[in-house]
Amino acid sequence: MPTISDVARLAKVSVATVSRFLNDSGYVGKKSREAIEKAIKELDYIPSEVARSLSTKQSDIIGLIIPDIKNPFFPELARAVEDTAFEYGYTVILCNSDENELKEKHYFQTLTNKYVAGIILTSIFDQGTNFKNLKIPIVALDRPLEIDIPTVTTNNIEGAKLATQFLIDKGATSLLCVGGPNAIRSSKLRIEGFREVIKEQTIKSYIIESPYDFETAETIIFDYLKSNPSVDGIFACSDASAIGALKAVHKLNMRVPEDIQIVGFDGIQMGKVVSPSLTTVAQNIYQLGQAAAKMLINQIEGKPLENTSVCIHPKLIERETTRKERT
Amino acid sequence: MPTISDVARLAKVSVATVSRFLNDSGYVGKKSREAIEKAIKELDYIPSEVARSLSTKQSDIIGLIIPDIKNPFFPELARAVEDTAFEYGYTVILCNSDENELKEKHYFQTLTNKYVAGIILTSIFDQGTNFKNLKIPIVALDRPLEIDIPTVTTNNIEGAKLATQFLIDKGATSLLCVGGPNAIRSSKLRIEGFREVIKEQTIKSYIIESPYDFETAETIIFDYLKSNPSVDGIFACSDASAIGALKAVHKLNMRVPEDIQIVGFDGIQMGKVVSPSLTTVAQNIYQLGQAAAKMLINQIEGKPLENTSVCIHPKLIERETTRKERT
DNA sequence: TTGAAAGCGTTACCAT
DNA sequence: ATGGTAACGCTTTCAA
Repeated sequence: MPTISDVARLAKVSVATVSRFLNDSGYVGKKSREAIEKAIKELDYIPSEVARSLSTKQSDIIGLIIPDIKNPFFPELARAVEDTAFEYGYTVILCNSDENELKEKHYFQTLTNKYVAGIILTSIFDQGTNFKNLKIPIVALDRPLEIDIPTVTTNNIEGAKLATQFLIDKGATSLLCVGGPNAIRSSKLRIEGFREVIKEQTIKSYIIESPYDFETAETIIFDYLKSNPSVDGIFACSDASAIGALKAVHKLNMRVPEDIQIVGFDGIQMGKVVSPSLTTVAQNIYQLGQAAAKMLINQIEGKPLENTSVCIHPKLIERETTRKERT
Repeated sequence: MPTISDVARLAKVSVATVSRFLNDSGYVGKKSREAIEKAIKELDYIPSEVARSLSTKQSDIIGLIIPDIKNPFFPELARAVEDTAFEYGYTVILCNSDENELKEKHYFQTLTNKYVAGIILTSIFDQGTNFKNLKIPIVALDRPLEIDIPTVTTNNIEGAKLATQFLIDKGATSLLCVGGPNAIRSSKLRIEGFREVIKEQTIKSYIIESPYDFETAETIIFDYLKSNPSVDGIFACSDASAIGALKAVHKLNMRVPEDIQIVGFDGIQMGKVVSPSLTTVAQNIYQLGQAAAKMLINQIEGKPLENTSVCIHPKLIERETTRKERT
């Protein structure tokens, strides 16, 4: 690996000049410029990011910590973040915390230690106290934290209300809400939305908890439905669990949407491909990722934040797991 | 951010001693040890990985470059890699190349510049000439390269043969093979396997190409099937396209497996959850990831490689998209 | 327009 | 057992 001094030597200039050339900072004469260009080409020189980081304490890398790479929502979100970060000249590095507090902390450490420019975090924690008083820009994505850092989320309560009301409008009379892991704030908010709609109604309702994982959700919902066959409407707090629900219902030989209707939450691509296709409360995934990336980059570049918090409206997409006509 | 000299000063020892303490290298007396421990706690000191890397040119970070984070196969694979890397004390950083040669190169650069310990690469390139003469350990995963670097793959030809033969055994007489993007070597091999079985038979067969993406695959297969309704068996070179195929077939009001049978490739979790559940050639995803991680770590740690190349047998999993009885 | 040299936070060698 | 210090590869200030 050639270093900057190799280049300097070959070009017969000083390292300072090469550095100036590299960073477009300060003067460098025409002759030097050419000599340096030639030397760089000849040596196949690439500046060491590590040395650079050590010197500047900066980098153009953004860390994105996601809680579960297997839940298709997060890959889609990651893509959105990546795409917009890329536009602005940043590179994003992904870390999968596996819904595990320790791992999350570990990755957070690792990233800050590597001088990433900033971190986008879809955290599993309520409080996020780990992220107090850090000198590095950070934004919370999708899952609101309770501390005061810039945040981009979907309006979870609104979305849950949309879903619940829709099921009721379509004639469901006995509702099951499948929440996510209890620790996740967005899941709590979705359940809260469900509750708010329910309490104004006189219909039966149940709430259970399940990880956002196809198979586990399927099992849990299967078991539940088996002993509570009267349920005729399911609001799942993620599309992943909704798809699990779909499978569970199939296995029980019930028909969707005739016997039981299902509404998911997230709006992942998969929901369109499943049969019957999934009615869901879609988050604007692209907009979420984009907003988070922009917000972080603004912080990194010292630009003022217009809003410290963005809350995006979800949208109900009617597909085939709910009935067409009112009842 | 406190530095090692802050610690040294507070503990009234030299930086050298602190460094020795930190790395468990060389002597450090009991008193010093205690003083250092105290100082570290007091200052909340965390060593800078960047400075460390600059000095040692090492790190305990493994870079994993995957081609498409939206294809569930790769998240599952990534998890396997992560889990085993973690066991050995390494942290993995993910980069999504988006099936894009430029991005892949870019990430490769970025990672090596950051002094990662090694790179696992599920590349889109045939030749992989970009990765010649590099001083950093590397292993190719899932997608064999044509250059000579350690590789972990599934036996793609064998798997394709398994699938094709199975369809024929189950009575399919007019087969469609849905290949992946042409540039991907594993896809070529799967198509080759398909061809090999077909040429010994006297049945009709077609081959088309589609990205490994649910929706695009669905569209392409839908269009194809519409103008070629005689097809009664599909071998899709990935589960993602198989699931797309399933949807396409549903839309055409054909029944699976009665009118048309489908076999996928990969063995993603999603295949179980879809209805009807997907018959597929399962790769042993966990074993793949584990083998790749171990191989890389062995290289990193200078241990001899037992084999420079691992090829894992796939296994046909019979589920509901193929018929139960022979015809 | 250019170069010398200090500094970034560690490690590792060499003395002591 | 401990400390001084060069070295890692780069940026940046200051002088020239």
